[in-house]
Amino acid sequence: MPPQSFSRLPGFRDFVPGELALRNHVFETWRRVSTRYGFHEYDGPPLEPLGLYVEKSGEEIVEQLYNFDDKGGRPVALRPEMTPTLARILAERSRGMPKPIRWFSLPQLFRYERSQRGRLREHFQLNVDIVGESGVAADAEVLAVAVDAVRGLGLGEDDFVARVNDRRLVTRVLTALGVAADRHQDCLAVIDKASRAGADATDAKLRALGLDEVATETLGGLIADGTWEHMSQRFARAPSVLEAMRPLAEHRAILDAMGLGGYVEFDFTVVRGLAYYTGIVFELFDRAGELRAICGGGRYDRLLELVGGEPLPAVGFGMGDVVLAELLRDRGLVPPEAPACDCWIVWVGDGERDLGMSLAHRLRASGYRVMYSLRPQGLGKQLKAANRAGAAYAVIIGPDEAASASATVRDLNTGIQDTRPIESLIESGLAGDHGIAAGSGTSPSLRGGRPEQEEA
RNA sequence: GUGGGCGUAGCUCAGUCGGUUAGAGCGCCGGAUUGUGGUUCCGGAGGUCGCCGGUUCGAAUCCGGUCGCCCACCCCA
Repeated sequence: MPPQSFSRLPGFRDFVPGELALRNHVFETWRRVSTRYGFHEYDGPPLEPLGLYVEKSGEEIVEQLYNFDDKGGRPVALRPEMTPTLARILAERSRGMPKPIRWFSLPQLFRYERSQRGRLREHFQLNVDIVGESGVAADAEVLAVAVDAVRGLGLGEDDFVARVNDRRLVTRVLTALGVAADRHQDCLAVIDKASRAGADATDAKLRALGLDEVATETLGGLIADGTWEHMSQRFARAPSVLEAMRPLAEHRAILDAMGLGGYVEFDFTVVRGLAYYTGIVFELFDRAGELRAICGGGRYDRLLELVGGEPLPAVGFGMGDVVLAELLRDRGLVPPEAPACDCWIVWVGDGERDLGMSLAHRLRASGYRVMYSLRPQGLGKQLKAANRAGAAYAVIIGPDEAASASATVRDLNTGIQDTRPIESLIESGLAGDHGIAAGSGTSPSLRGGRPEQEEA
């Protein structure tokens, strides 16, 4: 035992190769999908002025932040979300940029709170935003990215769903029910928590906010059955509410046209906790309802103005890696770990070692991932190691091969082997002209890559 | 920050009423095998029973504290 042992900080993760492979798999999918929609990747500092968050969310958020004073006495915080950073960056430089701005980022985010399933003190998040476009097509576009980012990992309609709502619609409903405007924010908070709090507690909270019997009952009904049909029927004679349903209808029509309608459901209880949302909001959930939200986002048309930028409408989302990884594990969608080796060099005696080193280096130079035993071992041992490393080929050099400047290439999947001149190995590759374990024509460096899971 | 559950080998776990030297499977290392891998067989290493304290002749086991993990709350980015 060392005199002192250091453990991980609570809520933080180590990424050993197997786990980093999953993280990279998720990142690669996120990047592939985001760039497919024409988004540009950006990043910002992981440390920001504390005020950037306090300004927008109030003093109580400090309790949830990793914050401290730096050596210059500046109050700072590890970023808990990316949107304020994006707003800050764009406030400085959006004026000269062509609109709409399509940016995405994969920041590591931090919060100081007790960790639980799907919620750590550190996580990575895909952030995708469109800034400078107020039309509902931008809302649909962003949601499509979110859906495809999850689909790209192999999850389908049976696995997850996007629940969509519109804050303006909820506001209209509240107004139609006679709820005073200064109570709207509080009502949103109650609706947000309704599914966890239960019907009775929710009713009690609404009454406590001064809502009358009809308003409480109506909201309770919408919370219990927050479907589009229910809304339409209940407010059939309230033109202001019907009008407020139009953007969502168009939003839905666009996603239907994309073929993503099966992933989208209206849900009156999705309002999002953050104060800065102003329009359509959404969350992605696993269908089984076992996990917390995979993703959340919506429209925030005032935020850039609030941090001193030009007044630009914006819509975006954040999708965390933790819940998503849980879901992938549950559904058996974690790709098997790819071998790190294409070819294992085997030599029989000390006399062939230098030839082996030379060949190893030349094969590496041409893009193969090459390994060999770092200490003298018997032939059987070396092949065992080659097999364990997942190598596709073993290249064997013994006195016979050395004498003729050749090597024996053994296909470790089939056991077929063939002795060929070393120069020919370098020139035409290990598969050679014989089609041993016939490659698909990809370059050696791509061999052994993880199987892609392409959506249809 | 609050409440509850759980901490035994790298992993998953067993361990009787408090009783001798704490076990299994998997994994790891070595050997069977000095020109041919995967299977098999044999052997080995690895534990302060999370940590600290208490009760006891004796603690993995009982009690208290503490740390960590999990679950719920709070909060939700």
